[in-house]
Amino acid sequence: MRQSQLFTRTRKDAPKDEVAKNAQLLIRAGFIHKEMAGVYSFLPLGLRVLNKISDVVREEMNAIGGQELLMTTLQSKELWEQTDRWSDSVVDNWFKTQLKTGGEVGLGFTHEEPLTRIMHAYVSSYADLPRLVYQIQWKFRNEERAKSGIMRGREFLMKDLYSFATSQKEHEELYEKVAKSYEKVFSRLGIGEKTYRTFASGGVFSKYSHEFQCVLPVGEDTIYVSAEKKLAVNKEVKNAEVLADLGLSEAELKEEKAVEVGNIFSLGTRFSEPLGLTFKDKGGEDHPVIMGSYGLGPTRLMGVLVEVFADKAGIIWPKEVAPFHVHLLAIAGGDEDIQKEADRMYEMLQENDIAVLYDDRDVRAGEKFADADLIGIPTRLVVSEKTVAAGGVEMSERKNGKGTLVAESDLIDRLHA
RNA sequence: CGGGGAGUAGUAUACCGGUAGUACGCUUGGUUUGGGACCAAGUAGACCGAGUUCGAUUCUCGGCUCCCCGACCA
Repeated sequence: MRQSQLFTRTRKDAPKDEVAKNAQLLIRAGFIHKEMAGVYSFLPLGLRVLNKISDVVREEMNAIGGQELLMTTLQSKELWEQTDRWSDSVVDNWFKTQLKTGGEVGLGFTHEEPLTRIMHAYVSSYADLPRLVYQIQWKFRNEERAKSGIMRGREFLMKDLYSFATSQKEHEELYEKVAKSYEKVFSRLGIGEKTYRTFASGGVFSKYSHEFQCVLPVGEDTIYVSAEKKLAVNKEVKNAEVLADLGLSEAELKEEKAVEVGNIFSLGTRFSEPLGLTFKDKGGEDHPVIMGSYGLGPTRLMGVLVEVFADKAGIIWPKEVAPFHVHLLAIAGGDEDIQKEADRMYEMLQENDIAVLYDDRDVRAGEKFADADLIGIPTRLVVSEKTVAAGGVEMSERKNGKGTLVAESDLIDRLHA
């Protein structure tokens, strides 16, 4: 894409009402626009990143047999009353509104109930199980206090996957499978080493649930980490009994602040029972389905990636999620021949299926470099008087900034390396 | 929800009970051109309502919105 055509623009100052680094940089670079507290629009660059994150998640969910669907945002009151999760005294972060024809609806903050009802229509035998079903959808939570930019919004994108099994053993196999796939997601996003599978409170059907906590100074949660064992415990559940369960000693734990980037829950029959989701075993006897739920938020992940991968000059996107593969800068200084050479390079890259943001604007070099640093595309190519004279193009990484001259004949190979 | 703070141009800010100033941006012209250039001329602004006052962006009250700390976070 030609940057001269991009409707967004970078800015030097962040709005005064944003304090979180992720929101400041994403707004300055033109990735997001704040609509109200905790509610952000995703602009062209931001949407590209969000879609890339979702793609990584989708690939990993599909790889373990997840089947994608898309459920509704609007939720019916009667369904949620069946599981006793409609009342504001039970779930206090509902957004609710009225139908013109009378009656209330809610905006989904999670989707156990509607999916259980959908599965009810299709699951009737042990032969229909196990299943993994997921969606990537906007969630709404009426948080009393939104904060931390896009890391804790009132409207956010979430991948929520649900497992349906015939037995506890089968459930546990699925649970482990999903946990492993989450580790792959975080590793592909470049935060694998900082992200710990963390023991947290379980609820009625299991002693523990697991959170995936990414160590980050601005995190809301406090966890205790064992780096060697690659395990952590949430402060909420840390006590002598829990440490004994996990074979951890106080001495090997380090306190860290962290952000929850994913969580996985055993649900047992919490939803299948009240909603009547059962299967017949081989003997023709009915049993409630054993369920699990698994959440992971692309919008929050985007914020976390900015918090983790940024320097004074701006964002440094991991390759997997960068809005474009390369940022091509034409440093022409008004010289038409150099501009034409850069145009030609842009066409050549596109013909080779390289996603390229081409800074063809008529502005000075300094502004282009500063904007490129801020936007954070990992690989930069520069076409200038120098590079044209030397018969190549200057290539550098956003991470370290060192530029080297690359011959055009080697360029595509180098970019695919 | 408890406590604290703030609403002035697209953005960041200043001053003031009496014509709202600056910087960035944007427009036009000129000079410049490898790390956010320079000159000139333009463009654009007081959250809403009530009260006090001859006069309110400024003071008072109410509302709305935003931010921070805490609580909360299936």
